[in-house]
Amino acid sequence: MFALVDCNNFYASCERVFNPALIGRPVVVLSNNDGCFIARSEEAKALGLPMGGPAFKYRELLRKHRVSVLSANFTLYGDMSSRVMATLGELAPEIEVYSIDEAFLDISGFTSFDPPRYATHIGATVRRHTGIPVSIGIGPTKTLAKAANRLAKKDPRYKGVCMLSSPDEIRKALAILRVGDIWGIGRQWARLLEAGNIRTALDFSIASEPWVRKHLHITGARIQQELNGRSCLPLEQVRAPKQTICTSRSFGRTVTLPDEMRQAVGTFAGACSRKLRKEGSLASMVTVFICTSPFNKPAEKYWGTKTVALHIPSDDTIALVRAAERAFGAIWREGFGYKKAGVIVSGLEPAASAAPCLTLFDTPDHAANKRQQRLMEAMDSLNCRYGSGTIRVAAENAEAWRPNQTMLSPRCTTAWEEIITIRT
DNA sequence: TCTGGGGTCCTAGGACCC
DNA sequence: TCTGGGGTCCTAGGACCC
Repeated sequence: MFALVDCNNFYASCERVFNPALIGRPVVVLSNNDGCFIARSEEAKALGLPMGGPAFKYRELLRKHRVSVLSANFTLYGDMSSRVMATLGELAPEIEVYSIDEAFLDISGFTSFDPPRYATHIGATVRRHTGIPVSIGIGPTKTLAKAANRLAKKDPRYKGVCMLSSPDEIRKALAILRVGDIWGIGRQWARLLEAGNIRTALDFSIASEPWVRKHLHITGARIQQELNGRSCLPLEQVRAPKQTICTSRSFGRTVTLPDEMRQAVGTFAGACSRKLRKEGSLASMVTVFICTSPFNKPAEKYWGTKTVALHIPSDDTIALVRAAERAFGAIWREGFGYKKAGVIVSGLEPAASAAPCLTLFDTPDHAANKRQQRLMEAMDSLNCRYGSGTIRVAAENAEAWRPNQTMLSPRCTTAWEEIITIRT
């Protein structure tokens, strides 16, 4: 049996832990640049504020109902997430951290416990340790645990814990769920299935297997198997190393000057190199993209992208910034108003594989490489101790394009100097 | 006026090898 | 006029997740 523990309205709940005045009131958290809703309290959902809705279109509604509107504080949410996961790790031996606010637990071995009772205990413990409310779904496959979780969230009679185990319980639950509510069935596939008169999760579970295999491929076939109680998706306790790492941002204002764009690209390349070092990986390719707003008129739209290879796989800030600048030079076009840019590093390999990959014409300078590595270590430890951005390369500069964050809450769990700003 | 960021997997097709 | 069989690697595009 699997249990899926999912934090309720996670970002909104994090904000409430440190600002109790938000409890019982509508709260929304905005995406970077204060663009869209990415979390809503129950009260905000009840007002009809949709997930992903652009905030500016709902300004009047937000004002009228005195909704608390907050900029995303990912530092806070990331730290709260690790506290929730640490608590779960103490309560179940096998855990897969699936996302910032969700974890699967393998509870197959818990034969002497009553699963729903133990789940209630897990929920209460997480609440006591972190202040975050959770819902828990239990089922014989991950997909059914997800479905159970959805019911636990939607129907208050479950009191936050729902278990689907007998074939009869499963059938009744699947009859309630719409096909688009199934984990792994997105908008496109839901539309395709509904056109074929497959409307509920139950319809999908008994649909023709060859038809599902043909139109939804192996991915859809697995989902169908899982709904029928045959587990295809194992618990993944060890996260596989990342294959790509991306840093991108929308800008707080339109950027037109090449130097300002170059600084944005340099900053993102620097962020990617830090992520690489944290991951313990080296990149062999660097991709830069720059673009105008997708909502511009067609004549004012531009989307430029360029990938360059590195001579030697690297996690070095200076090497990556140089490569990114080279790519940027190839795609910059004068005369557009840019709204977003990003850097993607790929062709990743473990840094620990030691034997550095040499190119035919390079003479490796081991002493210089060693110095460079120590420079990065020194930068990382200074930024770790005195706060990120304490030391950076000159190409990293956020002055011109810095995203808007007009309603940012304090980083209560990670920055001493921000604790005092808590209001009640 | 204002619309997020970071990932994965799968398939199809093309270029290439012997 | 007719033109094999068995592979790999890479990329683009489309779907999905949070």
